[in-house]
Amino acid sequence: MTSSAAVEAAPDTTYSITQLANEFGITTRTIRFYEDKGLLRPKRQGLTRIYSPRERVRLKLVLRGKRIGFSLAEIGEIMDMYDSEPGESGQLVYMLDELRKRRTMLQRRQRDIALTLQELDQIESQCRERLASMREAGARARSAAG
Amino acid sequence: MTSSAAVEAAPDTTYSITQLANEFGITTRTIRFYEDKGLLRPKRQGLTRIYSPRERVRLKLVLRGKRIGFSLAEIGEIMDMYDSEPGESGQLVYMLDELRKRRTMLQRRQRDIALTLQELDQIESQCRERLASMREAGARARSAAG
DNA sequence: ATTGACGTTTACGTAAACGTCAAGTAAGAT
DNA sequence: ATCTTACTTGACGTTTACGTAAACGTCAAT
Repeated sequence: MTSSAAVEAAPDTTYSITQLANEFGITTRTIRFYEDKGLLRPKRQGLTRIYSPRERVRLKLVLRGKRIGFSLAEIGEIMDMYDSEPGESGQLVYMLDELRKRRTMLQRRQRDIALTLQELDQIESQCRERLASMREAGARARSAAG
Repeated sequence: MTSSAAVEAAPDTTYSITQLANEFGITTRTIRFYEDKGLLRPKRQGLTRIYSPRERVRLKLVLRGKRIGFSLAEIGEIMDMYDSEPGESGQLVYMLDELRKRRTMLQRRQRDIALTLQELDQIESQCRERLASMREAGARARSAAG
């Protein structure tokens, strides 16, 4: 048991490209594409790509960002923020503003999703009503025939 | 004051394509594109498109669906569910299953967003720490010079 | 020695969601 | 009558995010 919340792999664990592809249900082509876009920087043994736990985490972040609806470019920017060097004060202020924007956007999406979930509930209850009344009608027909 | 929650326009209100485009911050091209994809069906006066409050609501739903990350095709399917005719029982059962899938997906996205918001908070507090320590250092320098 | 699994690069293909002209219509103002 | 403004229909262009195919290297097992 370590002090970290999630199960962390030993820092010297490595993964092949197909291992990661299988684990996350994507293709190796996709992983190479992300590297091309600067989202991943695996080490190499000769030509072969070697992925560390850190790269694996980055890949996970990319996939989560995608599900949320960020573009790969945006995901890159956010990850860059995370491990950027301190930099000058102006840069930090700019980052804070960017963060505020993202947060606002995400909060709006939370609302959007909540609304949509409500509507799905509505549609579902309508479905169930219809089904119930159809079954009721069927039962009446059977009992009349019996 | 009507009995409905949101402010509803009189049912005979109409909108032009540019009105809607301006209201929602999109282009007329986009609106026509959605029509092309079967998401909207405005009436016509000659060639000119006339949008009812109902079409406006559909457009709103499309844009919300997009923010959530649905494809236009998915959005179409969902809206079709909403105003589909009762249909046969098998169709209803299929719909219920589809609804379950969407719900699961949306709940996952809620979690994704929550996680991302937490991480943005982390990045932000790091930013603020750095800024604070930079200002402190600046203050020391000024007081030494004074 | 060959087969198969896994890896590589390069390059062209594609679907989605529009953007961007081009060329024309239709209605009202000057 | 023509000018402006808003609207129309094509049709081709663009970006994003990969898919797909070709052509090749590497290593273990048969």
